Amino acid sequence: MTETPRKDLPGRLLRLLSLLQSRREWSGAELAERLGVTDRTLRRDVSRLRALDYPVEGVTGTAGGYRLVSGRNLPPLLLDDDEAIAVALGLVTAADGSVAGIEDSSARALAKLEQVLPARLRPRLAALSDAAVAVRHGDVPRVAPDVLAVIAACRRDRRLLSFDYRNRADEAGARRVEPHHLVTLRGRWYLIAWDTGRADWRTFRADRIEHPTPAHARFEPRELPVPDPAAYLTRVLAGASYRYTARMTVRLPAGAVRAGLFAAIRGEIEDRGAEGCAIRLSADSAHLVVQYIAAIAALGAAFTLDAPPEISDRVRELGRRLTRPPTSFS
Amino acid sequence: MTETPRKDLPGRLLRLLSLLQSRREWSGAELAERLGVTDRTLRRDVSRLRALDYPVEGVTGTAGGYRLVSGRNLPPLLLDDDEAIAVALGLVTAADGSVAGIEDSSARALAKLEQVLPARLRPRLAALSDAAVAVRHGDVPRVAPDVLAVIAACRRDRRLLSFDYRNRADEAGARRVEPHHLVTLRGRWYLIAWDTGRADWRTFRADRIEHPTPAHARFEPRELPVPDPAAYLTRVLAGASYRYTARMTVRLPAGAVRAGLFAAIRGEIEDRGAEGCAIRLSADSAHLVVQYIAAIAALGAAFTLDAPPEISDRVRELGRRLTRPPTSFS
DNA sequence: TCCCTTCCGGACAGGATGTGTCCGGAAGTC
DNA sequence: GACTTCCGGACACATCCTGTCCGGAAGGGA
Repeated sequence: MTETPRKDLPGRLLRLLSLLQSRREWSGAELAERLGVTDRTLRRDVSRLRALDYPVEGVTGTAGGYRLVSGRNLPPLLLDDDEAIAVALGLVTAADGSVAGIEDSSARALAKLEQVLPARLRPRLAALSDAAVAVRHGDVPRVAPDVLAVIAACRRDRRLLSFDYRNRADEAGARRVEPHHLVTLRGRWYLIAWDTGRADWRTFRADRIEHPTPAHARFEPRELPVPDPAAYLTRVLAGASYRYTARMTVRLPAGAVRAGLFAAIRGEIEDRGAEGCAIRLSADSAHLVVQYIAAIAALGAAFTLDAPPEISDRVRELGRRLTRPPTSFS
Repeated sequence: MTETPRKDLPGRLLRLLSLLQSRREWSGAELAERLGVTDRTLRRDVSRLRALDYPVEGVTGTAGGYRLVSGRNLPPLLLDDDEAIAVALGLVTAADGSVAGIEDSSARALAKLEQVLPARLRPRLAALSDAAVAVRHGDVPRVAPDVLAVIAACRRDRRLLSFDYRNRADEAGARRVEPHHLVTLRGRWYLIAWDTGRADWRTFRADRIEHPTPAHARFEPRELPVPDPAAYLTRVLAGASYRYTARMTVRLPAGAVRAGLFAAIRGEIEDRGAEGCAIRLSADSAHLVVQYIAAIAALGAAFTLDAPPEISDRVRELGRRLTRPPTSFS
């Protein structure tokens, strides 16, 4: 009697899943009987489901049994209209290429979430996810999703975080920081953290972080100088001092300068009332600073420039070339 | 080399179902690669699913592939690690201010979604959604979520769509279109549609669309000249002719120009081999075109310019001002 | 407190069955 | 007609699934 006619395991697991969904609570013996297997095999099947992350709860004792705890029969994911739209738009825009290889994951997540949505919302989500597409940033370096996940986990656990960082000069170095926030801006992810080595706040580009590893030591969260991490990041990026720095004053209100330029510049623009505004520009490459200056000057307003010779020489040189370009008028 | 390390079959079948659900059509090779098995095993898996009554359709030939025809009675599929990360990042970045008032909705959706996750992933999602923040685009106009939803619904139902549109010159007009795709690019949403009035393809900024209303009439979807809507949009935006247009040739490879500029310009950059590259610039404001030219010239390479007098006069004027700026050296 | 019921999981033996590597065939597209 | 795709048979091999033991832990009722 030691026949062990092997039944179809995958199908049985699916049947078990559907049984667990269909009723609140089952005893092991019942399930085993329905599936036509021994109780021992049933227990094995249950642990298989658990290994696949299905939350099957077992209660011992005389009133015991199995139940699927967060299946979908209790809460069928009660999103309202706006929330469903947010999910669809969020998962579509997440596939914009800023995080490496996330496109497939978000497509799969969208399809799965659609399943657990109340029937009324399902078509809306489907329509949006069919219709909407994100243009992938071609130029921004991608972040590995794991890097972001590790950083976030570290922050939650208040654990110090070690990683290798390639700075702007492409020099690698080991860092040890207290992660504070992850901020995304125009397709890039930044980590705002307290650098224990420098004893100061630093921002790191997430795509330049390698081998992030949680340390054992813990830390007590500090307060950022500016409470809002997003505001802090924009201020830091604007105010950062790079290799070359220049100052301009322009006879235009600060708002007009911001609105008139074809893209945001790396720099602080400060309103000075009737005089116009003062601008501080900084970049690692002299070419970039000159680009900023040229673009601002192209707005047409009167300006003054205060810059080191490497910059101002290039600006004058650029001026000469623009004055007499090999032009053919059309 | 006849190692046959046996993988986890039930889990693989669930993954296969989730893949089939997430995309319209898959080739056998793709699926096999994702699942980490040979094509033969994939075929076996497909027939296993078919034996379990899942309607997997196979199409032979060079345009062939597998598809799940009507996935209704699917088992409850759980999100895996990458999908949970995608959800968190997607909903965080959705709050970047491009869609009006979506911040609260995505936060609430995130909180509710956490409930249906496998317990193992719940902390990860919570950690990421706590840690991550999006900088809100201050400058881009916001779209009302309803506008996007109505457009998507229209597209799904193949209904004509009427709306009022304010064009670049701020002139309002009624349009009647066949919606084809919604594309997001750097915080803006665009509608690609066939304009029945103009009898041609048009792209519309979603934030300038008002009173979108589905018409009663239906339409048969057309094929976009470029199959990929995202590629089509970037091409249209780059190639669009605005009020002022200028042409430059620069003695630099196209890639060097793109990488050297501090931001993407509105224009087509075409590689010309040894000569460098040809650039076509276009904008509604002469100031903008001059900005582009100045920024490109600031790269330092030799260039020629071909532009209407309004532009070239301004360029020379800019050149003069840059040559003798009221500079004080530091 | 004891007893009973339930879930839990280790050990073991034997064989069914999932796997990769072959292969030829049919269907559809260029 | 050449090519690409899906389809499925045959085979060898080892993996792993199965039923049958078994002892243990947890909970409820007398």
